Amino acid sequence: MSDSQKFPVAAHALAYLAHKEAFSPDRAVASAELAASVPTNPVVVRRVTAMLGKAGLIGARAGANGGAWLLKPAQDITLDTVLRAVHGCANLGTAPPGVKGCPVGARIPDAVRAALIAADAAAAERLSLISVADLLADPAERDAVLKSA
Amino acid sequence: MSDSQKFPVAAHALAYLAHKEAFSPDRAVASAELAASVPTNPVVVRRVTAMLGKAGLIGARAGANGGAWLLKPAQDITLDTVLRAVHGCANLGTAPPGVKGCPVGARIPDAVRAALIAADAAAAERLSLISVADLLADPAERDAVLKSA
DNA sequence: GGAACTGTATCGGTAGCGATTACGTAATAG
DNA sequence: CTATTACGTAATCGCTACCGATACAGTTCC
Repeated sequence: MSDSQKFPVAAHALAYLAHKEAFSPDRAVASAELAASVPTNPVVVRRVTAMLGKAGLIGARAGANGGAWLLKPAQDITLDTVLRAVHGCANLGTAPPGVKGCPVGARIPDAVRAALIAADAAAAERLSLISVADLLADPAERDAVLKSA
Repeated sequence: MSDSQKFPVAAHALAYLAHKEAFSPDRAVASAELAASVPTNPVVVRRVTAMLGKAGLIGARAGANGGAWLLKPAQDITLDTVLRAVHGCANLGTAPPGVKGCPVGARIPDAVRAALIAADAAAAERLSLISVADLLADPAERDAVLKSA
């Protein structure tokens, strides 16, 4: 696992869809337009939107006038859902295997692993307080939401 | 930034030092011994312990019978301090630059960036509740500490 | 003086990611 | 019905970052 840009791209794409009020198939936004806004390559966007689609966050349709649209109101999509949709996690490293046989050398890795999981859970919990709609709010209002931890 | 193992190695090393009761220079533990416990290469350990030393968490001495020792009680070293000492962070990606000129395309990246920072802060805050001493406690007691979020 | 150990520089191997190209499928426009 | 648009996926390329290993200078103890 690693330093992936999937989560930032996903968050940006969802916010863009909300800004464009793409709430139904007839208002679908093409991957090329989303890619131009990030900016990145259309294929990178489609890789992400495909995962968001499997998570039930957005719909997508091929063909002319096709593209992606939101399946839920922007304020109902929290960022922890987005993070899980793209299989992201707070990456602080992986606990080492430790030395077999040594009692303490075997217990420390489990404890470190538990700490890493706790940190990841805390990050996800923090993201659950932020919605896609919050990403479009004015900076002042957005910071107010971000600080109400 | 990336998928570094520095933080897990640092946490393991500090826990090992606490277990060995290395609280003064005359009880210093060599990098080779720490490396055998992780397990990893002695140089990898020294790269990490050098950073921990600059952060004031441990002392180190070269020469025969040299090595590293703790400068503070294990229960006074919290894992967020360790994370910062090795320049780690919850790696959820980097906010995209966005498109210049478009007002919304320029504001979304700032909002995404703020969300990433908030998540990182939440992870660090969670780690601040865990000490190196907690890593050595029994699994039952350790989980009790981890759940008292 | 010799042995042990740290801190740092450097090199090779490896893994992961983004960007790009390409292709099959689907859906609309004319 | 055909051309066009657009998604989803696979394959490839170049890049970057990390770990592991070797080497070496400086430091400390016997």
